[in-house]
Amino acid sequence: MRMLEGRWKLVILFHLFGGRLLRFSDLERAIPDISQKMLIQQLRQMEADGIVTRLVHHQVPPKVEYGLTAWGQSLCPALDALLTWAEAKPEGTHTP
Amino acid sequence: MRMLEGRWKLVILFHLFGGRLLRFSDLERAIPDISQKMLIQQLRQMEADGIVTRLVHHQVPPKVEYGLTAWGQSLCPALDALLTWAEAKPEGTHTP
DNA sequence: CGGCATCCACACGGATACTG
DNA sequence: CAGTATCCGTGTGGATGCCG
Repeated sequence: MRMLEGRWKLVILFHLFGGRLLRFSDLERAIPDISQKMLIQQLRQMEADGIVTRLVHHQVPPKVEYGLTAWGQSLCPALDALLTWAEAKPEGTHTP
Repeated sequence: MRMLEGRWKLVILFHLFGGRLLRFSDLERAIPDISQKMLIQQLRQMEADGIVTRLVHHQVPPKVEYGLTAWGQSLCPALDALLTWAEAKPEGTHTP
């Protein structure tokens, strides 16, 4: 089944809100159903969009941390508005 | 090139905000790059989600009008929050 | 006018293997 | 660990044609 690509960006965002810095492997573990190909692709796109920062620590073993830019963090209120809307749904039929 | 399916729902929403009722052909003309298969599919999904209403006028020639439910209209503030966020983008590189 | 049915190309994304 | 490279099956969505 199709995974609707775009949804992952939201999942990643929610994991990164609050200024958390997560390593690549942290995100892999936090989002078990994502392939690492998909994960890196989404991260790269969000980085190109100026939403995500990529911090490379030059070590052995390698360590890369992902976080949100100020611009990315500022999405939080807007997404909360959507959450609020979603929770207000009248006759609660979730749509599977 | 892929059209990323989900984006159309937003486009349709924006055309329907303000309580406007639009005919199928109105929407087709308002969104030139959408195929009618895609258009009807998105409308049906939004109808199933309780966001869109479908008003059939039994006439010759046929006439069907689409509008938003109260629930759909209530999305407006949340999307405005997103718009506001998008307009506040720092160094204005639009991402084509 | 407002659809539904059919066909099919090809872009998407999963799995796997390899590298710095 | 944090990716890149390659292969390949699948489902999406555009195009076309027909109907009520």
